[in-house]
Amino acid sequence: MPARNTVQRAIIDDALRRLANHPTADEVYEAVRAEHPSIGKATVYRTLKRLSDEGEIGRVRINNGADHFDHQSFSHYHVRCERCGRVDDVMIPLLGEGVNEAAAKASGYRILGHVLQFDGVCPACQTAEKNDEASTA
Amino acid sequence: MPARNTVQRAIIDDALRRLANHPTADEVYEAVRAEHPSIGKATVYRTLKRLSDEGEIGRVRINNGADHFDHQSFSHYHVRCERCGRVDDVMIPLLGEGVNEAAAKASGYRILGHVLQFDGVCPACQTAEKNDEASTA
DNA sequence: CTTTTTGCAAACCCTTTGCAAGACA
DNA sequence: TGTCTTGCAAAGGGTTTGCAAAAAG
Repeated sequence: MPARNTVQRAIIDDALRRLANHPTADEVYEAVRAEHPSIGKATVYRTLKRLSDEGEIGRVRINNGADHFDHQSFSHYHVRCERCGRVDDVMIPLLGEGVNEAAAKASGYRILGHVLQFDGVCPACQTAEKNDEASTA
Repeated sequence: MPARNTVQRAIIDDALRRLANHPTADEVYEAVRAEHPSIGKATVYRTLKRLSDEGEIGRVRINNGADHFDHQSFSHYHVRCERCGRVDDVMIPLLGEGVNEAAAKASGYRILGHVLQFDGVCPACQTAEKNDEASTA
């Protein structure tokens, strides 16, 4: 079952790589649709799912709200802005197997992996907050 | 706007504390409904939301699937079983402010917190897997 | 008496799925 | 040809919301 090289797959993969930062499936869909109006939303969702299942791209699952996709497939952490919802990379060293082993010992589970995700306020929204305060005060 | 002490609130809070391990809102609803059939599902969802917003209880947001609630409100980590979906505590030392500061430096965000969550296979499902293998082989 | 909370149903968001038609290998 | 993929629309899971009635303070 090797994946077929369909036109749509190439377009979607391409759009993801062209889009700046961790778009949602819907954002990819909108971008794709701008140039290829006939592509369906389900195709975008399915293709992004396949690409991430194959390890071609990354999927950042967001607590509340839509998943974001990452054209970089290697393992790294992410932050999400509480104000605007944008997602960015956090390039800090990975925690490594040590935490997984500690978690296994503490829980009795066989640990397969972990997710570390940060919540915060992005630079742009920090600026916006300052302006809000200034105009409110 | 202090929360009002409604009968329902007490019942729901109580049900959560009585239920063994990190139930979902729906599981709380089913438990509550068994004894108080007139309580609506929306009330359970709203009340759990209020309780967790107030810090009375914890909310474990699960990537894919329903959130789980935790009668313990202090900060700690969780594992989720990939096979059966159950959620358990992982009592290992918290990562502390160090990672948050590193993430802030690496991303430019003001970091408000992080979520560390493990994926694995719970003890019961490990046993089940062994039985599967034995009967398949 | 004022304001929050309830119960119900409908709405909501994001994602997946059934199906027939079309594209790939 | 045989099978995977597409496009559409509809369904799905989980949670929230609008509303009038009931309850709390």
